[in-house]
Amino acid sequence: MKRKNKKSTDKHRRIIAAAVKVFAKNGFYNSKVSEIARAANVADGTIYLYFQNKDDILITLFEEEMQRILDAMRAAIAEHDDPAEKLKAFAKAHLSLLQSNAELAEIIQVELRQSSKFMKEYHNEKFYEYLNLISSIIREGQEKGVFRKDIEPGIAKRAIWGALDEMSRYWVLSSTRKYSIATAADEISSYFLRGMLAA
Amino acid sequence: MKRKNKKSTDKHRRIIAAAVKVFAKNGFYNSKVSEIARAANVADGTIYLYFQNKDDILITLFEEEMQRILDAMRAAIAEHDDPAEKLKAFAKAHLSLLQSNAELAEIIQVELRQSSKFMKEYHNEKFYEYLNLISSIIREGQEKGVFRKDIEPGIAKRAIWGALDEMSRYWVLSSTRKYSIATAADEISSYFLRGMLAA
DNA sequence: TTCTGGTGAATGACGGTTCATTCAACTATC
DNA sequence: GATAGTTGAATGAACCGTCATTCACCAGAA
Repeated sequence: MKRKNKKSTDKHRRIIAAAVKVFAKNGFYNSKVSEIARAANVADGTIYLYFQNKDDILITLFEEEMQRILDAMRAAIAEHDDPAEKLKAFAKAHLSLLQSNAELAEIIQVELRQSSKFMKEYHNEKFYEYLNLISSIIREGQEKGVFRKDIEPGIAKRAIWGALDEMSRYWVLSSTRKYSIATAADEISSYFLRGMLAA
Repeated sequence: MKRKNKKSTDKHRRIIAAAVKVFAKNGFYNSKVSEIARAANVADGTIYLYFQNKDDILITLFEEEMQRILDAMRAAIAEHDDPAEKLKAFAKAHLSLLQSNAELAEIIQVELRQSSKFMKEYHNEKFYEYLNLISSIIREGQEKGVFRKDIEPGIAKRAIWGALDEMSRYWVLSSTRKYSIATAADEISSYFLRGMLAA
């Protein structure tokens, strides 16, 4: 027996996909639910069969898409043993993942900030998991004696994330790309690695 | 004869100050013009004597406040000769400026992102000037032989800005501060400096 | 016939903006 | 100095367009 509610799942997916597009184009507050509906080929009301309200669309979108990114990232890291290599892989994967999900990247860039302010009740777990991927690489490196012990992982994770995030912002927003993804990833990871490697 | 029309200038200032508070608390889209008016002790309509519309309040706010930050930053850098010291000073000044202007920091954090998307016509000059302070320090360091020649200032400036920006975001949003401003500034500038110093 | 998922026009709240009106400060006239 | 006339900054109630959300209705499946 095939799942008959597959139809449902399909609409759910279509709505999310449409929302990614629309939110990326206009931002959350300038996006109309009716526009999402149109983009998803669905009636306005149908959206409310799958989501509680406009906010819920955004939150679900985060939840689901971040999970995908998170999985991909974990896989990319797992290919290496050396913490330094892991960090390089992280940088490269981060930038190329966001490059191939440019619309999602825009949303993360902009709305992630908002979400921590306006949706105070919504603690973006997935984002913290992502951030903590970095600090666990650093800790591992410290244990293995590869990274300096005096690095504060809690600070370094934010610095690294911030650097990468800013770089991808530049990518997303600017039309003229002076540097390739690979170049940028290498540069950035080399700053940090040289700064963190044990003497 | 005292300027009686000084009142006007005063209102402009009061409205901007109120807007900083209100936008920081609610974000741009969740802020009501009437709330700004109330906070500024001014009638709703008065705001439209000084600003074209709600957007204009935000843009003017950026323009004026960023100029202040920019001036302060230039002064902080000018105290040093050594590019490495300049970079440290930049990091420290950045974090402490934003710490003492927490509300402004929140707005920059969140709305700066938006502004580059929704106010496409508005090219945030001041922000680029700020960013370019970093790259000129780096170039100067390269010329003086202090920094590695193979550093790409265009990438490095974004990485450094991103790292600092993320750090200040953490400050602004989190209630529990595990690290002091000074610690964070030192850590971050040390990563980059070690990564950039000529061998 | 009943039940389900789907529809999209209708609704109503919300909030940015307007504008008719007020009034304090200033000027001209006596 | 007192009075009348003028100005324009300031006011805030009301207007009006814009959506998020609802719900009466529909079509197809069982």
